[in-house]
Amino acid sequence: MATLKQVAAHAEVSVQTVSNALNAPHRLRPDTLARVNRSIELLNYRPNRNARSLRTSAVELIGYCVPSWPNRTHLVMDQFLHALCAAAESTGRHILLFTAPPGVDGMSVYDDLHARRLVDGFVLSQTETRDPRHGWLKEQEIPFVSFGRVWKESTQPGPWVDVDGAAGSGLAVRHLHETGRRRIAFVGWPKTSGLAEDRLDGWRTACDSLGLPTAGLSIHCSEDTLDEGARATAALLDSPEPPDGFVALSDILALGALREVTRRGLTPGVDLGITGFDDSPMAEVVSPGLTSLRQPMDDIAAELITILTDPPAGPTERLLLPELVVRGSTAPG
Amino acid sequence: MATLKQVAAHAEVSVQTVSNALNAPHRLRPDTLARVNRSIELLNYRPNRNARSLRTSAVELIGYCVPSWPNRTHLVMDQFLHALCAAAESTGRHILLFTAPPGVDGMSVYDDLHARRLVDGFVLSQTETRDPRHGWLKEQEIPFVSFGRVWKESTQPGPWVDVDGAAGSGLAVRHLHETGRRRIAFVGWPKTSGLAEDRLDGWRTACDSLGLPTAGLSIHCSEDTLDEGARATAALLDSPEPPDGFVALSDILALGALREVTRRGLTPGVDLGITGFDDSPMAEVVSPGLTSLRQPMDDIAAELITILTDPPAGPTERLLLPELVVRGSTAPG
DNA sequence: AGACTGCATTTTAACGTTCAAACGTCTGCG
DNA sequence: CGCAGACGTTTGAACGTTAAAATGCAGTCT
Repeated sequence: MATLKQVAAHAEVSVQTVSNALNAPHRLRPDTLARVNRSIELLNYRPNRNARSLRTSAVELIGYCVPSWPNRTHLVMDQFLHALCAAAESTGRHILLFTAPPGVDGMSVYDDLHARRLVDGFVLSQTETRDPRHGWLKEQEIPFVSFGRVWKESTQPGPWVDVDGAAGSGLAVRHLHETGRRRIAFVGWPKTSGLAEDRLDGWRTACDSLGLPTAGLSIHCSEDTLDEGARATAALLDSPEPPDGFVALSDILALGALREVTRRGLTPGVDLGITGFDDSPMAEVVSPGLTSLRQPMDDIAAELITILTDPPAGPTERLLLPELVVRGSTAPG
Repeated sequence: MATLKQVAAHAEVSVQTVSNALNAPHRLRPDTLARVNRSIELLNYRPNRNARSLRTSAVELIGYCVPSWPNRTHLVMDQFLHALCAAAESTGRHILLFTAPPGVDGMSVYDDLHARRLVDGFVLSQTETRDPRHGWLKEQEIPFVSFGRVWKESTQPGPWVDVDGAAGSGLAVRHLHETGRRRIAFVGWPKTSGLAEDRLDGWRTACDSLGLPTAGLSIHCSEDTLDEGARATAALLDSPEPPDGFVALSDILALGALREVTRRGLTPGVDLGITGFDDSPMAEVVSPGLTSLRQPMDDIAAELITILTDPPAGPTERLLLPELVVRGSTAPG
């Protein structure tokens, strides 16, 4: 394994000159640069990252805690991680995974990773209401950025990137409206999570602005399962004025709705329209395909990495728009 | 940020003694050790990993390439990554993520990460038939271990851990048999992949040993979708002697089977039994729940890390048994 | 008493890199 | 001709750690 020293000897220059050839090539005379580069190539030299990090005290590694608790994000976690990796790599960085207990208990792990110089900073996800991590990291002056707002908190401690759930619901409502639906229901969770409330608000706002009814068209599911989605859908279909469009808060609930609708002999995409959220892998493999709101993972990841590694002067709160992926479940009726 | 030097000064010993207190405590007199430890605690000292790695030329980081191509493993990737992280951490190591083009094109990325000392070795997954990575890494003498056998290759280049798909099919068949099923079908893919062939063989072997029929009870799906699973199931149900048990090669195909069965007014778990593979998150949220073969992720991860970091003298090929997670889709009929 | 042994600790040097300062050479200008 | 400044390159030191060798000291054996 070649070192700077060996390259320097080969190119007949000093060690520092080789270092400059890599980190500040403009400082070298063109002919020297060419000669050094030839030697680098010839010896197949690769800078030792540990030595570099020791000297500069920057490891170019970003910590990400792999979630251990069942959660909606899991279904698209591979997409997220891939995007995050790619974004990090485009700046010469990499992602370091670790596990930590949720909440305050996990903070010692974050602290340790940073203190031992395994990472420069963190990308947080699985943000919870009143998440304690943000305040703690800010206090320790450890760089971080959060995927997901901290809901129910008056002051926003630290930068975040999130997807505009309200706008997503709006997209779904308008799409259903354009495909001829006139009574559009919302199948959600209780308002306990900011996420649920956000998406519910978006549905109501969009319906209002289109002059569509909302009364009696919103229903809560107690858990994120097909059964619950089906139960809620059944209840709505059994009402005196049943809806012909369903905006479900998750793909799972939407699949439940699809099942119930099909069970009743109705055809999704013909008799009524159904949309989900997050465009999980399931949306593609069911039939008819489920129209769903895709999170713009590449943009999210790029923003996260940018904010973390090269913080812009302006505001560091980014709300990105989801993208409606249209499939058979919302064919024009 | 405290350094060894500062701790040494505080404890009134040499720098090396503090280093020994951490890496070889048996070398210190108990009272010295206690004194040093007190100083470490007091100054909240954490060893700088970069300096350590520079000196020892071991980074305690393991590279894992996050798959970019749609694949069955994606649905359980979060489980896998969590287990892998936890296993790595139990040996003081961590997982570094990266992206690379598939096949030979990606090898330069592996090479680079290793040459620049960002990782000590690699865990491979998404192993493909005649995967070029194994041979290449072995040639470069870069440590690695593969999750998944290299199929269709006479010599096994390098250590691997895999799940015994044939045994899994066997478990499913025997379970269906115990719950009263007597004609058990296999819903699979074409024999192009080793994985598909393995699971198919297991089904056939188990049926044979139980004296169950197999003729006309195996069917291939062209892709991994609900529609294909449903189509295959329909074809089987329409045969003169329809099966009363279905071993599907994937959860997706099994869900398709569930759908078709339900559509015909039959009740899964009552009129017939259905099993899937991999115990993806979907298996739990459908109704009835899908009986599926869970991959023992914790064991897999532990084996991978052990083989990679502390290679046992004996054979380094581990075939682990999947676990049958029984749910409503195979209630006794 | 002298030599040897074993243990606890310190000293020296090195891992491979980059920063800051110093150096030598060339150029332009009064 | 002498000097300032710019440019390209080198020197010296440091980042924080650990391996290996050296040191000092107490106890044991002959």
